[in-house]
Amino acid sequence: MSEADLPPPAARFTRMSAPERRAELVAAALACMARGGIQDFTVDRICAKAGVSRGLITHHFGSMNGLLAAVYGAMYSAATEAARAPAPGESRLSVLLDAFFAPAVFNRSALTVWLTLWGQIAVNAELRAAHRAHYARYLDDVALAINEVAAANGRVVDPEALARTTICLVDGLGIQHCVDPASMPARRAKAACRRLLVPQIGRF
Amino acid sequence: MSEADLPPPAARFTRMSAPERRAELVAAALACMARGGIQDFTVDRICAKAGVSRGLITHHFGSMNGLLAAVYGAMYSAATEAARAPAPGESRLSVLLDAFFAPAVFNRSALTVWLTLWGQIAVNAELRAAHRAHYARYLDDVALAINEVAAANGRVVDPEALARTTICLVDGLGIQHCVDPASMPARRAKAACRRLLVPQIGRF
DNA sequence: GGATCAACTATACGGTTGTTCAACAAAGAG
DNA sequence: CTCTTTGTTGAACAACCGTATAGTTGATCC
Repeated sequence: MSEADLPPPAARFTRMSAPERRAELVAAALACMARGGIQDFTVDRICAKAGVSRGLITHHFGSMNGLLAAVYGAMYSAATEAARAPAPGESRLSVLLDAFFAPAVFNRSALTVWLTLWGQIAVNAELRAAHRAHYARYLDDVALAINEVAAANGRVVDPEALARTTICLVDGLGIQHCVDPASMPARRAKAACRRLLVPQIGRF
Repeated sequence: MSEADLPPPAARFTRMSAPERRAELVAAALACMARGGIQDFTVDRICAKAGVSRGLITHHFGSMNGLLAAVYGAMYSAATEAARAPAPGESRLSVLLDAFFAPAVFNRSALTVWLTLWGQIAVNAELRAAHRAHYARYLDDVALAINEVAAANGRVVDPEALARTTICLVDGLGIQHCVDPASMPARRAKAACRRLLVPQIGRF
């Protein structure tokens, strides 16, 4: 009976493995950032969202900068994992374009996070270095896919330069969708990319 | 003699007309933002940079949000004023492209400010409304210039759609230059724009 | 030369920031 | 069972945030 009279167990806190908790904190940080940009990327808001005490961010990430880097990594992973394996007869470039404008990637929340991260990259040397490393692999992937199509169509192009331009266009289309979604739906954005690429490398 | 013994006049402050002071505060805010993004867009830093007391921002702009709007307006003006009148026989589109990638516009400092402003636009409804209004006129200008070339070359295109895509590409190229200037110099950026446009509307 | 007005300073205010730290709780090892 | 480890709390900290406000300075007008 004495046990029954005790206040509800109400586990004062739930224990998690470090990787689980980190993932949860990153998710909470993403939610905050999607809603309010860098202004909502604060210890208080993120911990409240995650339902944990304020000390945990420092414990798991060392600092807010560490969490920011983790958030960037998570966004990058989500973007690259959106690309499935190409079906037989389907070009890898086509798959990439689908991935760029998939609903899970090309939506206002996610793009607000990207815009916020870019703003930080421009100002934070550490984050910028991490970005460049990721970007190099990203560029290679796109260049390879472009080269594949160009070769199949017997076109001669500079795959890297065209890949860089394509990525810039994708980024710019994302900004536009973020600021005014109706003016740049995913369908239109993808079509714009094709209109850039097809004259250079042929149909795909 | 008593006058000579006084501490140097050292005008405790210099007086300006309201528009002059506002311009100076906007310039200081731009400098801060270019260096440290939204984190350096603070009363303390801006007023220190401008060499005035902390009260002046509220006095002249009502709030930091007011100053932010003024900064946005200043950036927009600077961008549009970079376009000179077309020389005889020169297309307006060519002039626009020159303006987009002029050194005063296409440089890391200015683009850091833009990136920061976009991050705020994505999150600040007031600023977003102002941006859309500006953007509409901007879009019209580009569409008109595109249509001019297309008509001269006997091409049929959707000028507005192509203008929107072009602007997105310009923005994306700007991000890239901001994050890694060497990888996207103005020359290359301009060439990328032409590579998008020429297949659609012909040479200009 | 005194009144008026706007530009400006300087301080104070409550609230929020990121980080530190000692104490605590739960799980696993021996 | 005890000991160790580690995820977690919660409070404390100094620093900084934006805004409000009372008072000072300098130019302008009559």
